[in-house]
Amino acid sequence: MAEQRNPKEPKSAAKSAAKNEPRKARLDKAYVADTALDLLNDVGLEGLTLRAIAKELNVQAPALYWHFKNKQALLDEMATVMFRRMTETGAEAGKGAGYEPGGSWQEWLLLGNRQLRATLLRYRDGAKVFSGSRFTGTDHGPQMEANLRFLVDSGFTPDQATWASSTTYMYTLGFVTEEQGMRSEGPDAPPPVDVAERAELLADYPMAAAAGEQLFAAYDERFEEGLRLIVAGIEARYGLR
Amino acid sequence: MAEQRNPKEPKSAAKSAAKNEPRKARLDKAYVADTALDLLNDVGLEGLTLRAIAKELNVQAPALYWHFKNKQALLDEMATVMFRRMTETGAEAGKGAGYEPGGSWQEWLLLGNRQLRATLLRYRDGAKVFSGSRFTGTDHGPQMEANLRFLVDSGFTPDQATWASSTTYMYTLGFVTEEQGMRSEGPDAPPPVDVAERAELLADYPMAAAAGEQLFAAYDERFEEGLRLIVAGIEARYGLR
DNA sequence: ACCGCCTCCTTAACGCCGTTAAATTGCGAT
DNA sequence: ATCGCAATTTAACGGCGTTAAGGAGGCGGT
Repeated sequence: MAEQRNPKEPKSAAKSAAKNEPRKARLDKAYVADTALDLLNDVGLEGLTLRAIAKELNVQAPALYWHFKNKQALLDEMATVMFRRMTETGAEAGKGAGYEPGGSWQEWLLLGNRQLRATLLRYRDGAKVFSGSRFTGTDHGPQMEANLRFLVDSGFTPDQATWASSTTYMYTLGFVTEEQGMRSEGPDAPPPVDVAERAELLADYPMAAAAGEQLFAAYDERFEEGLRLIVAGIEARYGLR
Repeated sequence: MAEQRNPKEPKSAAKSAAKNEPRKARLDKAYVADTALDLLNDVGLEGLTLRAIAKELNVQAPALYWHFKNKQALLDEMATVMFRRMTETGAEAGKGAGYEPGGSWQEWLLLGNRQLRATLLRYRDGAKVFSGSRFTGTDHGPQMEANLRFLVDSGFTPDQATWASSTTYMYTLGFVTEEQGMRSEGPDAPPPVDVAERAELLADYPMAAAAGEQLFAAYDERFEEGLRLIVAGIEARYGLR
């Protein structure tokens, strides 16, 4: 796990503002980002205010400004933690769902992007947080290098490796952004699309109406199909198998 | 163009808050959304406040609540106008960059997604506005129906048509979102990525460093390549030519 | 000619947001 | 014991989306 930071009295109760725990543990970037990510799942991005985060930490809002120059910097750190967690869950457990360069480049791309999606889905509005941030450091360096390295070793030119990675990445990011936008939970958030009602509304456009089933349910299947399309395209266009 | 609304004294001076024009023309949804879209290009999504929009219309902010139940509804209307404009520019001028079902399904998909990207790029944060909104009406019905119809007529099954459209759509949306996030202008917005500086920072990861050129410049080329990859994948996987 | 109604906008205000400045705490080294 | 500085609190500011209440203006019925 990201950071241990406090041997006794771990953050534990992540949910429901820590009322009865007059925590006096000092803050640090990692701990704040971690708590904010937990809170994100409860309240969503639009409920993720500095005051709410601070309350979760038993602290006043301006205290956060000692550790981050502004809210965006905190969001960037959250994205970095997400990224680190993604690569970690890939490497852990020896093999698992993993990322060891055993398989083909096709499997590599499939696994990598499935894992990206799974990571983004672990957090409410995860894709928005992730894609709204920039990596300022070199945290993503190793992973990116390993990715490109593997593809080049499989026969890609460097440009082809970049294109292949970028295309799948953009697709996955776009897909999950839309997916989470449609599935947004919580009060005040718009209700999930009623497929039947939508079909009735679009009665004059029968194919569009019929597509609703695929578009507003069956997210897993549709994501998978799109990913396979792109991988098939890389095979075909770059002449690799 | 979208709506004429006021024969004499058109909105004309879209830029720079309408100081000398004590407009008394009544508002309506289309006019408000139109003005908001113009303003968007000046101030970006985060500067697009109801007060700013109202000022542009020589009106007080709460007046907007007569026409929209909340800000999101206004953003939805803006997205609808963007969408309408996209399909219009495709159809206008007889042929042009057009959308007439003359070519192959490959060209159809390429043209459609290039046009989507071009539309999103016409507005600052266009992709965010677009993908953050939902079409509640049936405005997108005709276009979507035409899309699916054309693909099915080209030999796709309905599911395949949906998958092909969805995949390219998600890719394009993800791509432009990222593109606009990186290129965001205006004061306070983060500076564009300095490719050289980034390469230096990632000196330990040579392939990642080298990819910078492709990733943070050459957007057109990279978008095009990704689109072609997906189209090639559709050909290969669905056995269509 | 008047009245009442409905449409559309204004004025005023509320609570919450991100952020800043200035005081205050409390720990570690001297 | 004291100082110094890192870390936090208190107080406040301007701006945000939004709501409530009221007022202006036109229009139809009588």
